[in-house]
Amino acid sequence: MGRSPCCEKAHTNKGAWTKEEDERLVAYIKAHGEGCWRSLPKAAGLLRCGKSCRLRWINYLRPDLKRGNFTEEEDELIIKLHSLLGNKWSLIAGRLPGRTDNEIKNYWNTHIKRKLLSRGLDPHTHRPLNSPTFASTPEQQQQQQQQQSEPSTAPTTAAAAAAATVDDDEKHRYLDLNLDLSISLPHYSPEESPSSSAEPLSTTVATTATIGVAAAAYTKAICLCYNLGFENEQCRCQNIQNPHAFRYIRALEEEKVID
DNA sequence: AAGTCCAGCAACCGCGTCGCA
DNA sequence: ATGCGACGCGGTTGCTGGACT
Repeated sequence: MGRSPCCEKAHTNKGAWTKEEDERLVAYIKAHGEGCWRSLPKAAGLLRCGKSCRLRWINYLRPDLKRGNFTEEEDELIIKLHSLLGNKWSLIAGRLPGRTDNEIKNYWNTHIKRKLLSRGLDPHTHRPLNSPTFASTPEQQQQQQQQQSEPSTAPTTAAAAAAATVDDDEKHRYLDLNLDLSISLPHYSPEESPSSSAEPLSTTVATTATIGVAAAAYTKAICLCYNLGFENEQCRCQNIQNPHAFRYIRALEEEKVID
């Protein structure tokens, strides 16, 4: 048993794309837009499976791709984001305009891993290779990785554990980042009861690793639509009264403020 | 010049998740 | 509530071209 194949493999091309195939795909998407990947190959006259078309478009043909070498700033941003998010390449790519998850993943595996090792840092944990808390067994490594990358549903406990593992250097290094992406119920510190907070109740989405860092300075939550630039269009997050509504904590755009 | 090695990157594969009937 | 199809993600594979012998 097993799932049915996404396409009829006997009649599909594999391997490198030809110029003609690229042109067909671009022309079709320009005319009809993205989506319906399963039916796209047939409609566009391509002997490819839908997944292959999607990958080709997203990773190579999209007009907004930056291409070219990564800058030093991008390097450092990727390292910071990876230390907070783990191997969530699509999330990392979301913070790097014009870069794809595949591109970043490859770049990480070929360049940045080596860069971190040359700095004496473990690429998985971002901690010094000779650190006493460095996980030496696969089980420990898995545990550490889970603590770093796993979205938490209980920030008060998981965040405390994660925060305890963040040393002072890291705290200072990543103060400018707040990418809290775990979904959880609202949490208030004893000094900050819901009634005293000016913020509407909202469920924040947060990386557990940053909670300890960001806890001192309460971060204003904004919606994902805002981050994507749709805040003035279909976004209704500003009107959400539901205490269980999901919102993303503002990240990176320090200079942008909405109220 | 020919053969081998290896880094880099594009593409594939399998699985998880989501939305819809 | 459930099953199924489609999509998206992350890990892996394999091709290509440059460096080296």
